[in-house]
Amino acid sequence: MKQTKISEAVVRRLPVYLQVLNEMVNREIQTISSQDLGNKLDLNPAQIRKDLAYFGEFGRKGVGYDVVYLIEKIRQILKVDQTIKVALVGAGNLGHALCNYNKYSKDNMQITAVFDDHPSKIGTSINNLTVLPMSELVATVAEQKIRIGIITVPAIEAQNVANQFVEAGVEGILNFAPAILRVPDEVRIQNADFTRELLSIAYYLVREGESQDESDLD
Amino acid sequence: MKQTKISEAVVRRLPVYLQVLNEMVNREIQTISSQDLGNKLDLNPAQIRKDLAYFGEFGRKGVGYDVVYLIEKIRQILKVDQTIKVALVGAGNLGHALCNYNKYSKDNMQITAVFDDHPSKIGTSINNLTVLPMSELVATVAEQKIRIGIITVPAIEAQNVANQFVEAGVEGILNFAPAILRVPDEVRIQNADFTRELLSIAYYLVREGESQDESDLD
DNA sequence: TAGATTGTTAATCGATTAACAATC
DNA sequence: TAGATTGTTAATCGATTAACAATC
Repeated sequence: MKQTKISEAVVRRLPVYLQVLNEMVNREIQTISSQDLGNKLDLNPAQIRKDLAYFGEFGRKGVGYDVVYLIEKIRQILKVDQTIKVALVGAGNLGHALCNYNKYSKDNMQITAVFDDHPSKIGTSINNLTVLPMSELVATVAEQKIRIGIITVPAIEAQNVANQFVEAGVEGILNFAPAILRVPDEVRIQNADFTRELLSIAYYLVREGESQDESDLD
Repeated sequence: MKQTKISEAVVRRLPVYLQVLNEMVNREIQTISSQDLGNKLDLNPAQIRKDLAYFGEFGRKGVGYDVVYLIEKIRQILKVDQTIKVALVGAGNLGHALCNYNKYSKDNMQITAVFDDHPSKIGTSINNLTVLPMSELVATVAEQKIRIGIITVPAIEAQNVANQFVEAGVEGILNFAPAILRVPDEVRIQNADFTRELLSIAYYLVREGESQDESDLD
């Protein structure tokens, strides 16, 4: 149990490794080196080796990493070797999209309950799940042992939903609303607000009338 | 034009500042200090001052930052003081969701064209936009001076769509598909794949049977 | 003036990369 | 054995934070 404190940067790379490795399996590639992985992802091979080495010795010197074995190990690290249940609040288009994505995903993360407080939504069905009113959130989370909450409601309602998730005892929240949410330190919050993403892409646009290649060497 | 190389970390914080500042405007707050901003966002005030100082002197000593003025400046930095046109490929639920979000957003980023190659989608209407076939992508991007592309198609089709966006000459791509895309260096690519986000949240879950508080002090 | 807060330099901290012995 | 590639230590690089003079 050498548990050095693992940085967030490392944790965010693990799912990316998993993605590439899953592609490898599909193409029936059995072994991959940090070099190959690095090429695919534009990452330094030493970084990849170091990332993995935080958690154990998964490779073989002179050979590389066994793809299937490494997938198994990364799944363990990310704790998705077990099924993780997820609740979603907000049965709009985005909520629908996530439920569908989820259906086809082979990770062990399952959206098992959907909530919405709009009368027009309650009782409708998404992907075999009946949309429940918010009043049932706390009980359902407890019953089903749901551990993560997803927020896909308008910004103005997001903090309120977050509060209810916290009350219900989820350990993490994935927030799609463009709002800054306050939750206790022990609850992990992650923002997936696409307006932020778009704005940061805009930064890299070239302003009209400016030359593209000013000392842009690296 | 002091153009030190600005790090990606800085760029990704700017939209967050903008979000808080917009909230301030709504609450008719006129001035904000780096201290206040830092409290709201759990960031070090020195970091915020430094981030802003890369781009100019926007504050007043002893006073703080004028909210409206700072918004204007950050918009300029992010190049959203002008309207930035965006194209979206993939008229599914996620595509719908993004178009709707967009409608209500007050940033100057506008989805002005939607594409999809499924016969059942072509010709339908999303948010006043008619869904066009992929064959019209290149011409439409040129005509409308579209600069950013959003990909909301299944993973397997994503690289193909990316290629077409690149051919059409977009400067940036926001990819929602769980796939690793290859594009030329001059095109900015940003991944917004929610499965990655979910997996990295899972890392922070507490494994059943493990105590939560093992040297978790900081 | 006294108090507050910026912009910026210097110090610290942490993450990435290079290098290489171990070994398959 | 020779070639390849890991795991890991040391070196480098870059980002965050502390501190403080300038000044509103």
